[in-house]
Amino acid sequence: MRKGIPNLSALQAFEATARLGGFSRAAEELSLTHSAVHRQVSALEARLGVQLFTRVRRRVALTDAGAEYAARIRQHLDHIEKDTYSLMSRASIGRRLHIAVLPTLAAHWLIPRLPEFQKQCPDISVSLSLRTLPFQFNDQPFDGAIYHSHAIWPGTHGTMLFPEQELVPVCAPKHLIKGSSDGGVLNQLAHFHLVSRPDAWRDWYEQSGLSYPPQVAGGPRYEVFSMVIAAAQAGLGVGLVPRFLVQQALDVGQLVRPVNQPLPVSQGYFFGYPERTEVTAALQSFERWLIKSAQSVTSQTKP
Amino acid sequence: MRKGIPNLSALQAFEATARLGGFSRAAEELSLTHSAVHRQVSALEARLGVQLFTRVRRRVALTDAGAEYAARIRQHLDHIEKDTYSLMSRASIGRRLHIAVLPTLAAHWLIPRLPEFQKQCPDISVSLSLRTLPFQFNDQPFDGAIYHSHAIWPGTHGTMLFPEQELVPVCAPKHLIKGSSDGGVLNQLAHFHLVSRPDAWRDWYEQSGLSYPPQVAGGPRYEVFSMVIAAAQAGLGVGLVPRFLVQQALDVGQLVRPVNQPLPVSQGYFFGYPERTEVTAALQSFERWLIKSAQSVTSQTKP
DNA sequence: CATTGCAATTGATAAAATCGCACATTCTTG
DNA sequence: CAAGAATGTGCGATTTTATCAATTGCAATG
Repeated sequence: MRKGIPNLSALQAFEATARLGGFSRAAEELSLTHSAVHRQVSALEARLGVQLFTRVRRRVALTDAGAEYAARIRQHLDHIEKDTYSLMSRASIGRRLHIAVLPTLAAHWLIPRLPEFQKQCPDISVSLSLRTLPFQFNDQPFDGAIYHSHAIWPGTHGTMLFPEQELVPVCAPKHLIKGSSDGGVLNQLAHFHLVSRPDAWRDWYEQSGLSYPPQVAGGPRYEVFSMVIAAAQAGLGVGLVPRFLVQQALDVGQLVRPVNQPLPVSQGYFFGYPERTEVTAALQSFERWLIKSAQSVTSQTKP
Repeated sequence: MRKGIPNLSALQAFEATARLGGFSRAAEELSLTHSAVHRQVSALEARLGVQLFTRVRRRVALTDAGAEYAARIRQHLDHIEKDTYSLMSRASIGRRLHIAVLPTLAAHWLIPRLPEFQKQCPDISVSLSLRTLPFQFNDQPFDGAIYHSHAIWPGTHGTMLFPEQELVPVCAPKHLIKGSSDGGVLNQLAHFHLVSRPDAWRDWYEQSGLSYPPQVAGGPRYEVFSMVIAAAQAGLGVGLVPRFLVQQALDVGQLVRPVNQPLPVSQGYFFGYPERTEVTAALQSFERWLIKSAQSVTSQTKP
């Protein structure tokens, strides 16, 4: 299986050589002879079939590929070293979580709450990666993911955090004053689209029994709900966004719903992690906290 | 130096044994004899001084510590393997960045913009970790950090993204209507504090030439600006926050400044990375994009 | 209760890798 | 141009690692 991993001695020799810029200096650090280091690095290059150093005028200099490889390998070795020390010192180890999360959910919901989790579990450090689209856990180094779906991803364990419930049209209050009737307001406004849900407006018009105005499809397309919300608040048009994300802005009157009609959504937000993974204590703590935090959304209807 | 790392062969043997639940099966996968695997794992346990497996009834079962260690080591080995294959196949490798960032800056500024970077560099994946306080790059596995300071951190390369310029008191509009004069409004409101800047309000009062009311210090203390802003918008009191974070809310009238007096701040937001690091192409791209994005803040005064 | 099967352990031994030493080579530097 | 410093290389010594073979402990079976 894992025949792709080179020898540790070779990687250490390479990393030290890359960092210190020479076999001799690396040898000194590793308490070896330059001969040994040179052999390890040469063997590594031969094995990988990639030139890691350029030999010019009796000096070695990293190639581009070598520099990147050195940086990555250095990180991995650092991590292994750290985890190993943690293990030996009996401290519960790891305690690093890498979570994939939707951008706007991160900005509006997760990040403001995360300090609370940090206070509860100060020794667990959480990293976030933003993923708009579904992905395979196999390809990506995540411990878990918060995603939007109609069901739990296959091959993962997980739970639903809260349903999305509905999308509502929102715009700045100034439009409402100007507009005359309910339906009339919308036609005068630019419609914002989200690239990951291109059919939302069409579905809304269909579900409302209205005809779908052709110019709606030409509206601006944003990558994340954050931008849709910001654009709506700035008075640039109307967006169709999850109610729980803008409930507070609606309460305060900073956004208004030009039309009351919502678009019911059967999907929801889930937290999950791959089935094959050993479930670490850190992941368990995070999942528990997440579920508890999510309950406040469903019960209070605003985050 | 890095004497803490066990041999990769030993780690592979351990990982396979942990995953497959037996020396013999692991041996089969690794194309070795069960004897060899057993020796590697025993040597590893002896070296670490930690029991990784419980031997009961001539079977092996992971201990708790062993399970966590196996999970972490598995990830690291996977990464090494992946990076190694990427290198061999000449594909540009790694392209994973791990950035530490302040929570509110992440939520209000970075995350909404990050999709733009993803579009520009689709092969680079960015992870975020939230850090409220300064940290040492040595301790933490970050490629770079966005931090708040008055100067570049020692031992790092980096650039200032934009100055913070000033903190401004903000509250919900309703308080302004009710309040009589400028100074009077503040006294009736709860003052929100940020744990990372406990002296901000005191400095503001001093700088304004006003006496520091004792009850101010008793106001709620929040972990992140996001919560201060949310609390202010909800009409719970008055916060002292960076103007650029709330400029849009002020423009839209969702927040107001009960007193015009700002608190000038000489500090600013920086991006930096440790000096020792090889600067990967991915890190360079990210830094360039970050600086370019930051220019829009300084020029437009609103994010 | 003896037998059989499976898997962990252990000792002895062989193979392979790794290392250090000595030395050649090539470039830089004073 | 000579000294210094660094990269490469052959070879024997050493250390690590793997294999074979034998032993032990446990569970299932007849």
